[in-house]
Amino acid sequence: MDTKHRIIDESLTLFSQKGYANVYVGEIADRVGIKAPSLYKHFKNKQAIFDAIIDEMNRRYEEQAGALDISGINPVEDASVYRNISEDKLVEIGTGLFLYFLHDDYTSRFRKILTIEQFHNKEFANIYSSQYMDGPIAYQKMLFQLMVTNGVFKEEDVDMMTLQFYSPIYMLLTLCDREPAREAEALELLKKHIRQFSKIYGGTH
Amino acid sequence: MDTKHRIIDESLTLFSQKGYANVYVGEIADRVGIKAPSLYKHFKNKQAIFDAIIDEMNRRYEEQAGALDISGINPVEDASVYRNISEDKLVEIGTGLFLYFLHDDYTSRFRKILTIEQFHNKEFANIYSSQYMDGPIAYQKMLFQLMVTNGVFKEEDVDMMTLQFYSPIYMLLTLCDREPAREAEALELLKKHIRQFSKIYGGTH
DNA sequence: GTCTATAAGAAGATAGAC
DNA sequence: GTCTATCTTCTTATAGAC
Repeated sequence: MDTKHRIIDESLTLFSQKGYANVYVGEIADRVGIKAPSLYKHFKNKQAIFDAIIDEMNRRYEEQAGALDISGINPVEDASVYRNISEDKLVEIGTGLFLYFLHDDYTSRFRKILTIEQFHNKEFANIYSSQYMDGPIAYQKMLFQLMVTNGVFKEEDVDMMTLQFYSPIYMLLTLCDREPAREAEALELLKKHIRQFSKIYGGTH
Repeated sequence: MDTKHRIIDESLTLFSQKGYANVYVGEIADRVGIKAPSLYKHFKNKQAIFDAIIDEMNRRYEEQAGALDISGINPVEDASVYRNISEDKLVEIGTGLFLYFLHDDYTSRFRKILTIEQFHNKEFANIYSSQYMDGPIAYQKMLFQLMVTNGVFKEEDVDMMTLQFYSPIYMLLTLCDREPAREAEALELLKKHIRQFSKIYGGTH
């Protein structure tokens, strides 16, 4: 990785831990192993580093089509997969989504920045909502709609199914961001939740 | 309200919007209507203002016994109330908890501070978890345990019932903190969620 | 592209008059 | 208790040598 990308990488880490204002350019330079003035050969100023992080985030987000295909399944193109989906498969999709969000190198650090900056930056608030609420919920809803249509799940209000399926994933994710030591506990709860969910909404075949 | 409390109040507002580091003592002074040096007659330094906010928060938290009796019901002392609890009553308790958390003057601003500072202050991380996850979940679990015992709810895993009941409340709360304009939407979802939950887990009487 | 030296300015805090 | 003036420190950013 070249110096420019090392600067972005270390800045991302520091911003995600302390927030933009609490990180000094000297600290970034230290981590990279250069002196602060050298940073200015790579970026116009501190804000430009931050902007580069956002650009990189947008690039990756588009690249992975909105982080929605984590399971490797596209519900629109491949609806048949869901016709005979098992409880185990649903657990796999749920934990997969959770662990991807939690551990993806770039995603997890950027989510913390979004969390920290959401109240004084409307752009970040919107990105947060779309990336961790509206987006995943729209995706899950599409998926559950198919499953209800195919008889995998009972005929229930799909919006509520979706909310009840996703909310625990979201809550446990924010828990692990805050207290990484509780990941095992969270994962256990998550699996139990999905099995319980499957039991509740599971169809008749 | 005397000047000292006005300083605390305006600081709380500013810290909750921008985070500690982004708020300058001059800005606090402006809001209060004095000059920055006058602040130092009331507080030793900026950190002391922050500490006073935390003290005040702790005082209020203990005063209301952990924000758990929002419904006005103590499940331990008054278990009989839950013997014939209606779906409407459950909606009332859920939305009451939600609206209290969301709108209580001090609570809501302090929660935003916890959100902003959680990743670089372990004390705040612990307060956040205990106040918005472990605490409410322990309370709800106690409540549901009673309701299962009394036959109001079916015999299901109480931990999962609790997780599935509370997670949407939590998620919608963080949504409204970020986007207050979506409160009506969130409240609608919340009510639908509780009725759906009641339908799923409701007992046989 | 990296360094040392340093400018420029912001922000926290103090001194002392009123 | 509040003010103006000022100090100090910290932080960003630039200048110019190598």
